Amino acid sequence: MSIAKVRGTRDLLPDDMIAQQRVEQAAHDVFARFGYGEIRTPMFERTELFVRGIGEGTDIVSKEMYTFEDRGGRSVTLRPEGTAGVVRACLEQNLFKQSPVHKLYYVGPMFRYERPQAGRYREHYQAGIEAFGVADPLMDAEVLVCAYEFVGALGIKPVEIRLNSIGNEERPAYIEKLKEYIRPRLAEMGARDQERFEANPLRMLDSKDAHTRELLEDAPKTADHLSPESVEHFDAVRRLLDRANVPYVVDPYIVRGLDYYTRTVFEITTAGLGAQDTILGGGRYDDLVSEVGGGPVPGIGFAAGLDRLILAMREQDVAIDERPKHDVYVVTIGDDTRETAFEALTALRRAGIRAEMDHQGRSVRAQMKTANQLRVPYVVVLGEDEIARQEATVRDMDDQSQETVPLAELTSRLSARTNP
RNA sequence: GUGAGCGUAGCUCAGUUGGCAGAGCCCCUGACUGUGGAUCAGGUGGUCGGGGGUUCAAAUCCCCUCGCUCACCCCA
Repeated sequence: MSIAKVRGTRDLLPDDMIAQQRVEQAAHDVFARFGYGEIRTPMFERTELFVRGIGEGTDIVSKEMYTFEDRGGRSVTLRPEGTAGVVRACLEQNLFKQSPVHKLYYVGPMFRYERPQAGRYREHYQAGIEAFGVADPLMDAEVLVCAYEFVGALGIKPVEIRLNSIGNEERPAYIEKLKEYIRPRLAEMGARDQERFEANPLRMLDSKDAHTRELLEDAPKTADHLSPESVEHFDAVRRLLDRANVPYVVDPYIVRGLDYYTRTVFEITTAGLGAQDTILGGGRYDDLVSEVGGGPVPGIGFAAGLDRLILAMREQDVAIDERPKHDVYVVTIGDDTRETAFEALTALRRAGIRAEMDHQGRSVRAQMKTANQLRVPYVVVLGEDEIARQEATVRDMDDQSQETVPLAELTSRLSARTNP
């Protein structure tokens, strides 16, 4: 082994890219259908953007950022998530001055410095949408429906939307109530949850510690401590989801790990992925734009992990493109035939036919074997006999029939067959 | 950052108390002067993750190190 790839990164080979492209295509199709336009922002930004946008106290910022100093001494960070960069771009390009309403989506790699594990990599791919400028619950519902349709388009079936509201201005008061409830029980909890009590008590609600969960079963729920406005907002989102026929469950323990969320938060989980069963997550972030220096522009969005979507598709045996890579394989017999074959091959390709030939001068048998493995429907045989008569033999690999066609007509005859 | 498991051919893996480094798949050639899926024969391919130690002898035992995997934390 010479030089190995960096830990937590992967090479996606052509076979891997079939599934990858399928998911990316679904993202482009579904998001465009919902009225979103693609945006591409840099893969790294000034570190400050993420610190201010995501929140200093979050795990992402405090221990999971891939941060470097560039040659000019500036601290830059490989983007750990998509939203902060999109917000920065909107502000820098003055998009909100034209109109606060913008619907954008992105597909691309994200980076987090953490130990790799099934469905979790230091470089991973996400697709997500962001809707700015609309505080109305209609937009929450639209984003949720879009998420549901996206996952559905991939054929992932046991899907559960878990929905919650964590409020906004009323949240500090709620957190105080939660801490009051927890404080007398704190001694019984594990060291990890005790640490979280100070750092981020909300996150104790989705602790994986069974005993902690038991202790918190009767803890005050976010949903019971919302302002009347937040309650109405949440109710409206649910009514709209019902109208759209999108199933969901209200899960009071969904709190999300990023500081910028307000009111609506949600996750989509699926079965069979072990510890990494969250395939999509998102929420409303009405204060984020002002946090990073913009005006009071509300927003809501989600991000889905492509790697986990693909894991889920594989786990559930979703069929992923059985189409052969080639339409025609050109077999040559004799060294003197290869240049003529190359000419024919080029003509086929120019006519839009996905054609291939052997490049190594292998035996006829080996060439036929390759054609068979490639599952090409047609083989064109060019031997000395054919070329002497200015003809080609076209073999149908399914029924083993062969016919002779004039070389000049080869392309048109095969076009008719391969593009019906 | 913490814990556990695992590193042998391109891939999946055997390798017994330390004693010639193997199989299957893949690939190439042939049996079949110009025709695939089956069968058979032959062939290519290895710093046994790396370094050090013990030993006449190490893939095997000991130490160190690197990497991978899974889990914890957290998250997509």
